[in-house]
Amino acid sequence: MDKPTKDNTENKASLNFLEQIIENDLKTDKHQGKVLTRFPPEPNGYLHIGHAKSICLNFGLAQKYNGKTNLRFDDTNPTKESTEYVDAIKEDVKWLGFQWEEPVMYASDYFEKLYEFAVYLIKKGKAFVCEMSAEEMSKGRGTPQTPGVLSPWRDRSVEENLELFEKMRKGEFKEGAKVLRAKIDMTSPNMHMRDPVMYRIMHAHHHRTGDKWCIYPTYDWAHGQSDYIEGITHSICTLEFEVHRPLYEWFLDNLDITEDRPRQYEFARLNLSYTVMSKRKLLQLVEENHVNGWDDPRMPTVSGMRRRGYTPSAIRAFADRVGVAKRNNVIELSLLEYFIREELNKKASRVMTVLNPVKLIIDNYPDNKSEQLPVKVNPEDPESCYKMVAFSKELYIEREDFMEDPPKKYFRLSPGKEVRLKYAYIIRCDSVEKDDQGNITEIHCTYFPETKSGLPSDKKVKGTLHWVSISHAEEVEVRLYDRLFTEPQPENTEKDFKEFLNPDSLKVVTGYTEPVVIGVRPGKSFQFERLGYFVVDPDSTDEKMVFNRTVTLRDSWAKIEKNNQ
RNA sequence: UGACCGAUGGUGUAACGGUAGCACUGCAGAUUUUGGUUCUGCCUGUCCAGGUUCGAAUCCUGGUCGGUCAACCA
Repeated sequence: MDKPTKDNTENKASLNFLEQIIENDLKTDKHQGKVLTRFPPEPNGYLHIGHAKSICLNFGLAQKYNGKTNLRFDDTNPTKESTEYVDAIKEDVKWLGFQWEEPVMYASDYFEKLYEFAVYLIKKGKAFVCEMSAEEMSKGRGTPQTPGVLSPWRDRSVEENLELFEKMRKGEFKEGAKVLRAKIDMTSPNMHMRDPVMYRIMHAHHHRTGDKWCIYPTYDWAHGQSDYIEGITHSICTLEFEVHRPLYEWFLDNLDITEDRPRQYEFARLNLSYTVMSKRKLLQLVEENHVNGWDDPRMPTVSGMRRRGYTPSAIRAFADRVGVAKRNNVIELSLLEYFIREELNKKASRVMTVLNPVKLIIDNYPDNKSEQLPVKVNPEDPESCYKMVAFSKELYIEREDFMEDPPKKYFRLSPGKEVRLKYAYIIRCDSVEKDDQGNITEIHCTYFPETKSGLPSDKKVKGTLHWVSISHAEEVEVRLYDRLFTEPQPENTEKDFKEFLNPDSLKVVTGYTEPVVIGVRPGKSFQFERLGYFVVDPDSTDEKMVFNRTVTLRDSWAKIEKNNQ
């Protein structure tokens, strides 16, 4: 942790483009040394790993340059937003480990101010009330290649506009009857400059302002002005807003804001392989029950990843490594997995759990005997304490750890071969018993007492297996999660992304494990030895513990097997 | 077909006119009572064509490819 890395000693040389901008602004004293960023979610869905990148970026930049970050809900569309999402978003940001400037901000806090700003523009002749229908307006706007046409209402007098706008606010018009538009340039090659809508009439109940308003500002109108009101210095958003920037600037210009102007910067959003990132598609997965809710451990949502067993620090390290740039990217899932393995390898207690059991009987071990073997809770942790693991004559091992007719390089158990039972003894397989279908029901072995763990012994074996003592084992439910899609980029093919849903993304099995895990609180992570990292799920009850597989261990044997095929 | 943005190994990201580096992945080996971890080594890259320059990933021109933009969504 403390050892200086190249990055730390030479960080000057590896600033991302936003850090360069900020350092330059600091040098030129552009904002009097101030850095104020903001994270501006719309409360209409849950946060996902892409948002996490943005959160780490905005809060991280502020931390690095002694600044602050606002959490601002962009709540300008009452029909889509709710407090359920507000609460979930706050929880996720906090969980990720970030502290916003109190109080939490809302664009809806600025509705009155925004209204005044709009009046200012109307008075300047820079905005007008338009009565075209949505369709007419859409047609009239033209296309990126062809210019739009002027609204017939564009040249109303200032007085008339003022009066109409006030009546809009008072609720004298039906929804959709009128809008307030900025008067810019219908021939601009930038569609966003073709007299964009600033206010629309919506007779809708807002989750915070209730029924006070029936006109609501659009994103473009609300966002930049909210930035200005809060004193945001660097307004960081994703690439698709690049074409909005001229409009962002136009509003500030025409409001005659010359001091303390915020500036918008755009970066490339995060994409992750084997998943989808659009809110719409994630919502679809939830609504069509392809997953069990927003916090399903297969979802790339922050709440899903939390339930999956990902930790805030692993997500932060990931966001940091992924970098910030302006080019489109797809990050390999293996990078995310790398960071959670790295963290859990150091922190997770080890426990032996058998997920696909086959009975192993040690014929020369006394019938009623059992031993308590001392085992280090985490060999990677020098401070780690010891626990006791029960050993007896009848055990479970994994079916995959035994083969009657093994291929070369198979280090596990097979007839006549010897392996070590981890923390216990070396055993030799003598015979197997099968049922009518030829399935192995029992594996009979001999153990060598002099090879007990900790005793000096010359006997060497290639393989070490995990196991549980049947009479001491506890049954738990284990949910084996895998990637949600079978396709690296499910959104980038001609087919519907749902065709690539992985049918094996969840398998539920019964596991046999050590009693030490029973009663542990949800959210606690373990390494099931030789299998992977697992976390206690909130579905756990006194009767049955539930574990989610966060990620498997790296498995070089699986690779060898695969390559042999 | 218009405007804007972008292009460095398989993936992501540095190098700011002077030795193309880092991480992940992959491969090979060492260590190992987890086929884990750790350690060592290796493979693979500047979209193309011109130009400027002693010198170009970097600057200029043209092309190619990719992305974004035509909600009263954000």
